Amino acid sequence: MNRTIVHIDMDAFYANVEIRDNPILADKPMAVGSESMLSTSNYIARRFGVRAAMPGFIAKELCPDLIIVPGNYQKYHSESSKIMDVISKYDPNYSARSLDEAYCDITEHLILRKSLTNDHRTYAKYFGVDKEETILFGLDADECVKEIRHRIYLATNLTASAGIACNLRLAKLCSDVNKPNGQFRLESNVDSILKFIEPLPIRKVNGIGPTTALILDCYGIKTCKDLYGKRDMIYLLETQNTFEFLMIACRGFGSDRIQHDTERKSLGHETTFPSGISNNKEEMLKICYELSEEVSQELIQEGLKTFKVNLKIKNVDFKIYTRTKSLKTYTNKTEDIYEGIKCLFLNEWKNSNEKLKLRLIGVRACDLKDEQSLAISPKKGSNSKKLDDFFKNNSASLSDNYDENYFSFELRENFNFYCPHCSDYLQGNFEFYLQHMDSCFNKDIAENMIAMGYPSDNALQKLIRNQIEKVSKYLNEKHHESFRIFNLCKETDYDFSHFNYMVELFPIEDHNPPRFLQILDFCRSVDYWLKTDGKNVAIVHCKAGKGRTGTMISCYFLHSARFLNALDAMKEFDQKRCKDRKGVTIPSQRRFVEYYAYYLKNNLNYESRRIFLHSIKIHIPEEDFEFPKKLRLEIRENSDENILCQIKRSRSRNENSFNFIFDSPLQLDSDIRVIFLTKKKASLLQVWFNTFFLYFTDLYKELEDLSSLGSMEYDANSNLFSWYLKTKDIDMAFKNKNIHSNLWLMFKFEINNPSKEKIEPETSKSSISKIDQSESSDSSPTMTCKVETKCIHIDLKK
DNA sequence: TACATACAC
DNA sequence: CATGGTGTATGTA
Repeated sequence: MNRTIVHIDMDAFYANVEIRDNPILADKPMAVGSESMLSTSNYIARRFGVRAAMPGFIAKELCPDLIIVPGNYQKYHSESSKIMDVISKYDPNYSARSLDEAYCDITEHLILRKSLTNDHRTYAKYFGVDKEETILFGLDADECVKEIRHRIYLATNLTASAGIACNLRLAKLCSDVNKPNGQFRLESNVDSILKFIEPLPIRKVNGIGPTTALILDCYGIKTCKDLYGKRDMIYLLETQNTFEFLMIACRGFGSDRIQHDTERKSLGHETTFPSGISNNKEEMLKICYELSEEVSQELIQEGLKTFKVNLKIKNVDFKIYTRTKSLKTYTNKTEDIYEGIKCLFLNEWKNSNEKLKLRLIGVRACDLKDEQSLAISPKKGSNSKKLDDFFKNNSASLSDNYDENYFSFELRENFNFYCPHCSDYLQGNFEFYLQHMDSCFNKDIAENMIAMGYPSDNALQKLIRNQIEKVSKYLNEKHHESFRIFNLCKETDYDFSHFNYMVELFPIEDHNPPRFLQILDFCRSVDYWLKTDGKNVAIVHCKAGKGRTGTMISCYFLHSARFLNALDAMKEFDQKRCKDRKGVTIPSQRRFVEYYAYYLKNNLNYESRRIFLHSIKIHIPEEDFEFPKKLRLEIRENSDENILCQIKRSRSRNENSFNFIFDSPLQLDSDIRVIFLTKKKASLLQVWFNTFFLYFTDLYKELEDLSSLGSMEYDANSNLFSWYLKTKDIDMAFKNKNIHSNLWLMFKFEINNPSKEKIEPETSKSSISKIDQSESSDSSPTMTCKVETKCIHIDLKK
């Protein structure tokens, strides 16, 4: 902290050069650039919101009087060298970061300065008027930097701002404080530095751009203080590298040694062209050639050769791709470069079915070697540069100011954050944060079981859902190799490699129950996984981690005998996962959990059982005037592709029911989906059931609870069963405020084949299945449902 | 290594 | 009408 680093930054450089040379512009909003892109604006234009990197035509919308002056880059270069010339007087080792920005270290100069006579610190007061009036600068850092800025003014008639601090990062931040034409010095002590940096918006920090700022904002981090306060979370969420950078940056650490520009690593040219030729192959190859030529010329000029070429293309929709190809030899010839580029381009052209529509092409030479070192050792090139770099890097150590105590994780402070998983706003210490992560990922939801939201691979979704890399990092760190993902989504697009391919699929459509066999497979697979090793953890997810996940986890609660009753299991899930929110709400999903509870309780053996559906009746309460007059019925079996029937019905004004009667009874087996659609093809009502469970009359007890099983009646005379469902038991209806709560559905069916003799309905007491003790341990990951599925019911508790 | 993304100016 | 060009660093497969 004992060096004096200065960051010099010219004020609105290009714009002010133009104003200087054409003073008419001085009091008008103006910018340098073109209709399509501006590089700088003056301070008047900035008041209208006109900024660098803004297209000129948009800037004109903000500020109709804006004057756009084309850039004169040669002039800027020559002005820049005058500026750098001044700076070099104070530090010959200064470093220019662009035409208008430079760092210098005046530590040595300040010592020397003490012995300078007044004469050496006296300069003409005004530009272009030789010493008529003079100005004397003092000995300290502030005076010295005023002198530098003044000498820049004398050399160019332009103003500069400056920042003075103990390292480069802080100096840069300081130069922004009193801009334009001002300077700011930050005291070199921890208190001042922290006081200065803590309230700064993170976006000000060099290296934090729009993307990082947006992500941090999602975590509730706006200032450097916030960032430091939430370092524990950042540590878990970001890579080591990013974490270290952010911590160093937000505490104001930085290198206090000015590094020389290292040799350049690549060299390229690119161009944006009119959309008219965007899909003309010959035109684009011509552009490739011209760019190759430019690159070649610059390589020759710089005395460099390249071994790799890189083609960059930007689609008309702004998507950018790059492709790289190694050449046969180190070269600087246009033809060699073009050969590689042409090959890359034609490949892309072919892959796109000749439908590429481009707005930009770029050619870049990577892996550069200078000709001299190639002459000495053609294969590898000289390694003396590597040694040079080695010494350079080690003399410019970043760790001079590094204080490890700053990054130790003692649980001393409280902090608050938005959980990246559930978006809840939380306050507490690090311990609390970890607890929350665990409970949010719901380690407690069951023994070794976590319910989570969909891990998103997609850039847009990432901001609201789980970010896949972060989930992956969390799981890998927290559970090493002992986790396995059980994915219940039918709509899956993420890359399983994030989770070492430990992903098992049970595809269930959103807002629908699983097929019954999927429940059996799921429970068996999870059980096997958890019992293989006590450390193992099962991660279950669908989209939001509620409906489908809740259904399956509730089933597993029953399977592992944690609960014996479906409602208790679902309630437990609701409480653990969703707190006051609702977990498994869809009636068909709840019904299938009930099925499974009954199945386990009675040691049933799942098998194919047919029913013969005679009719379905919808009763509409008289008060419900809005209910549609026309409906279409669709019945699907097992998978959605398999449509068993489609019937249309309408009712007259005074009829308060639809009666769908089948000419001959409809044979149904296993998982059945019944949907009623309106004229506009919108699904209005839906019910899922499993025929196997229509055989057990004692399952339907007309509970007043939320089981959604409905009630069952049997008429011995007709040998017909009537299954009644109320609004609350019907998917889509249960939370639809437009559907009256007194609506009901009645299914009339037979369980024996009408051509054969009668079969008495079963109850669990007459159940025939027994526990199959010989169940094999074969539970290899599979996404198919086995036809023969048996269930063993094993108590998880030791 | 190859590629994409982020960043600075 | 219409949104740049050049170069570096980093993360990930």
